[in-house]
Amino acid sequence: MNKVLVVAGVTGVGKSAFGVKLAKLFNGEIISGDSVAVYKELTIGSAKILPIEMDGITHHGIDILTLNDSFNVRDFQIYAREKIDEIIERGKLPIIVGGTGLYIRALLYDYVFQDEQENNLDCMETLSNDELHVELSTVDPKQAELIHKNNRKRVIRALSIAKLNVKSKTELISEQTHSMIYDALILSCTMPKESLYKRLNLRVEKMVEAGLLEEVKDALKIAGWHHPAMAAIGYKEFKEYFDGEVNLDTAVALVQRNTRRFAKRQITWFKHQMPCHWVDMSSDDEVNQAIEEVNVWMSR
RNA sequence: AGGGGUAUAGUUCAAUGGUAGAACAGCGGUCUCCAAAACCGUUAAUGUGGGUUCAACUCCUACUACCCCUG
Repeated sequence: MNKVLVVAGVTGVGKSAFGVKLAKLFNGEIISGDSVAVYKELTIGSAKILPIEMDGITHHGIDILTLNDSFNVRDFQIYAREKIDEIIERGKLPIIVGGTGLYIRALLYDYVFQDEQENNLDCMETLSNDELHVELSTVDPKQAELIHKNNRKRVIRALSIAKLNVKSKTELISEQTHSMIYDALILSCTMPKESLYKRLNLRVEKMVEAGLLEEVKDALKIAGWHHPAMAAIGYKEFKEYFDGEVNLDTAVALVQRNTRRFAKRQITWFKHQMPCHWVDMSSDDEVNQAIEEVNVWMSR
């Protein structure tokens, strides 16, 4: 199996810089595992790595499209697997750096996505949550049991898989091995909660100073609030501000709160969804220990 | 200083004298193509001391704190 190094974990603890460091030490190239950094126009709010910070290391998956396009897990899976092959071809180590848990999991495991027909399920818009859920329990009872009826998005998704495609979600999943298709070493970067939250709050203030509001305005001209990426933290919170419904301080506080919640969800994800080696980025010892682990894994 | 008002969860508000509830925040969790999305679960309170009553967040009283008015 091909070796893939993964630097995952919480936002704002220094994954990007750590990734560059590891790329230098182990002759690697980086593939971003981030659902927002793919967009050229979203830089400040996405805390995207800057060209200077890349320090000569090749990065993939950053600025690869504009807000005229959209991107999803399946696109990422295809893109990243292709890049992994290319990097290995060059005799280098692929390093995934990012915090979008689902993207990384779908890449490493044998998730299968079907070619889907057009999602012409507008009729679903008119049905209530209960009605949709009942409908799902007739076409895919297992998923109906797993998905809460209020989770309209997922209910509709499971419904459309079952109705528009050959296989239902349950069938698709049951055919998978649920094991990784790469020899992956997954480092999950974190930090004690108190210092993490302090860092995140500060980072948001710096984003605003760096011109986040201008970035949101410019992005809006291209995308509008309906674009999925505009629902990202650091963007969506300014809608009410621009509409004059809240003041700037409130909007900024909301970004900070949502960032903290996001960090918590990331920790939960990596704790339960993938076998990770946790690295406290505020501890030099742990960082060095992680590098040593990579060393051992590389020579295995 | 005098007069009036208020005091319930971290916050904003509920509760005929009869099981103290909600929203938001917080905390925990779910996750197979919008995932920085979407969703689920949950901790937590009657300012203090007396009194009336079978029973007090609720009525009486003193104190404390805050707000308003007068000087």
